[in-house]
Order: sequence, then structure tokens, then C-alpha cells
Amino acid sequence: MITDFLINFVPFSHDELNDILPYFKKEKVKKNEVLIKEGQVCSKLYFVDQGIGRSYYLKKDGKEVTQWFFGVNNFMSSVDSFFQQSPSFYYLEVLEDSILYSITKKNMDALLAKYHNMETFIRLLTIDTLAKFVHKLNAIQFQTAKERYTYMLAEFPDISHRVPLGHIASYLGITQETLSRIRKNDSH
Amino acid sequence: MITDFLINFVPFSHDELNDILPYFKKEKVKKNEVLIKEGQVCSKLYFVDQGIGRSYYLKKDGKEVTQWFFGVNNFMSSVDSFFQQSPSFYYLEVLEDSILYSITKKNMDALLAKYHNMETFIRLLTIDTLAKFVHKLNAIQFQTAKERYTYMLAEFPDISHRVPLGHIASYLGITQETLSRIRKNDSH
DNA sequence: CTTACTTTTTGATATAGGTCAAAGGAAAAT
DNA sequence: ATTTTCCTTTGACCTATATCAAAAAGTAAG
Repeated sequence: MITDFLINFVPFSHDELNDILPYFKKEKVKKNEVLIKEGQVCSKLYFVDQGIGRSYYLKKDGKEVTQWFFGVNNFMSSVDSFFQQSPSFYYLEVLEDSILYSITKKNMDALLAKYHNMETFIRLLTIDTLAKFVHKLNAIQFQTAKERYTYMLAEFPDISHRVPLGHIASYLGITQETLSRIRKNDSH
Repeated sequence: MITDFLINFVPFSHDELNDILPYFKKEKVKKNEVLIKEGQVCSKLYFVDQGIGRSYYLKKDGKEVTQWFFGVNNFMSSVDSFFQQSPSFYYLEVLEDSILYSITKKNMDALLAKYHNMETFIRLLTIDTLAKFVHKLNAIQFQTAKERYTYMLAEFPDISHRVPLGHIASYLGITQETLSRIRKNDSH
């Protein structure tokens, strides 16, 4: 639940939660639905209640590159686009029928201005996100294809077998043929 | 100046600035001095007034990998270690005689609790940092060695010719021999 | 069920960039 | 100034992973 996620970072009061939570609107989204396209400004921040999301972009040759996966109980968005209101470099889509809770930038700004705790929450959330990106960067920068896949399994244990192999391969910066061969060898 | 940097993100009042600025202590640091070692908890956030810093870690084989460069007018730290008070994965050092302004975690926490604007500042700073990391990740993940160097020149124009080539190479995830060859060809 | 479409696997071949080794240059120390 | 240390360049060779192509397996649709 989104409440648990919030209070896990910051001790919001009951009154604060009662004011904040209604701004998150429930959205049911069908598999493969695209939430944001490249170039659009991301106007909502999503919380994944059920399902899986991913962000990706297209290389010049048209190939998709997955940038991130968003599992249950995670916020999903094109972070910099949402907070900086700049055109998104990424597409955002769901990979399964999903239930999301979304809040608009406008409402988020109001909450940030109103509640010091909300600022703290977003600060901590961003630092957490930053730490995850740093972790991925380390995995990608100097590890072999096999080690990268090991990182993937650790970072996204619940996701690694529910999404197409090609999405994972591009997330890891390797080809799907290579990943297929890694999986084959892994299963002894 | 640090003041300009602050008000560029958030419209701090004069009173706020007068309270905040004295917590930043000037430090003169000699070339190659190490500020944080791997495993230590980063207790200070630094602002680079003069000089260059870098963060790096050691691979199992003992080779250094540069994670980031910190130029003039940038905050420098092992971000997640400082804010999450977790052991740093990185070393932090300066590559030239430098002048830094540092604030302790304790004082920063006090300012974050006292001033809503300070929370906002750190939130925006973190989002900015996150955006830069994402940018690097994109460069590293799917670009050739030469394209990565182009990214480096764009991201750190003032730094690219003041630090050892080996530091840049490891930052980009390539070997120094390869980078040397790229530079040779660049100068036609 | 059968057909069409998507995803994964397998094989053969190519290549960017790594590794190893050694020489040249530059900078710092005595 | 001369020596020592560090940094950069160059050359020869090698390997992990990409690319290309096609078969096989899995999933969805009529």
C-alpha cells in the first residue's frame, strides 16, 4: 500500500496522510499501454500497486532500450521530466494489466509547498532512486554480461522471469542472443 | 560562490542565508588528499570553490575506477553515504590543490529540519544529480568508446584536459590505451 | 485445432576494444 | 641538472560479445 510506503520513509501524521492520500487517483491500465511518449512532459507520478512498468527509449536505429523496470510498491515516472517538467527522453509503459495510483505535478507541488514532510519524503525517495541508478551504473560499467545478469536477478527478483528476455537484455546493455546463452549455461 | 549556487535553485531569504552560510567551513586541501575512504561514512558535504575532486573505487583486481568528477561550483560527496549515513562504496579525493566549503551531516540535518527551503534545495539538487547520472548511464550503456569521450567533453569541458587520461578512461568504462588512440585520431 | 504472430534459441562469423609489453615524454623530487 | 617516478603512446595479439540468419518454441486469435 502507498500509505506504508510513505510512512516507511517519513513519519507523516494522520492528518497529513488524510490530506495527501486522496490526491492519488487509482488508474487501471491495460497491458502494453503507453503512459508517456518521448518528448512529452511527464505530468503525473505513478505508484505501482499491481503490475509492472518499464521506461525505454529508441536508439537511432529504432531499437528499444529498456532504461528501468518498476515493480509493485515503487514509484514510476520519468523522474527528471516530472520534477523538472522537461520533455521526457523516455517512453513509459506497463507490461501487464496494472493498477496504478497517480498524482499530478500540480497537486504534488501544492503538497510539497504545504508540508515540510512531503519535501523530506521526495528528497529521500530521490536519493534512494539515485542510489539504485548508481548501483546499476556500477554493474553495467565494468562487469561481464553474466555478472550483469546476476545483478538483474538481485535487483529485480520478482520481475526477471515475467518480462520478455529482450527487454532485460537491452536493460543490461547486451543482446538478447547473449542473454539467452547466459541463461542456458546458468541452468547448468 | 556558494550563495549564488543556493539562490539559483531556491529563493532563500537574506535571513535564511545569514543563518545557513556560516555552517559551511572553508577547507584548503592539498593535491591528492583523500577526504573519504571506502567503508567510511561520509560525514560532510563539500562544495568545490576551487580545484577538482573525484570519487573512485577499487575493483577486485586493484584497479581504480573513477565514478565522478567534481568541478568548481559543484557539491561533492558520496551522496548516498552522506544522506543515508551508510558506508561509502567510494574514495573521495582532490586532484589539485583545492578550496572547499564543507558542512557536517549534523548541521545539515538541523538546517533541513529548520528550513522548508533547505529541504527543497536538497531535493532539487538531488534530482539534478540524478539527471546527470542518468545521462552518464545512457552514454555508457549504448555508445562506442569514441561517443563516450564526446559525452565526457560535453559534460566536463573544463576538466577533460586537467586530469590524468587514465582517470577519464576508467570513468568512461574504457582502457587508457583505447582513450589514447581516440584522442590521437580526434586531432586528425 | 490451425494459422499467424511473437519470442527464444542456436549456429557461424565478424569486430571493437581489451590485454600485455615496452618505449617515449613529462613532471616532480633530490 | 640529474634521477626517479608517473603518465601517455604505440604495437601485436586475443577474446567477449555483436551481428546476421534461420530454426524452434511459445502465445494469441480466429
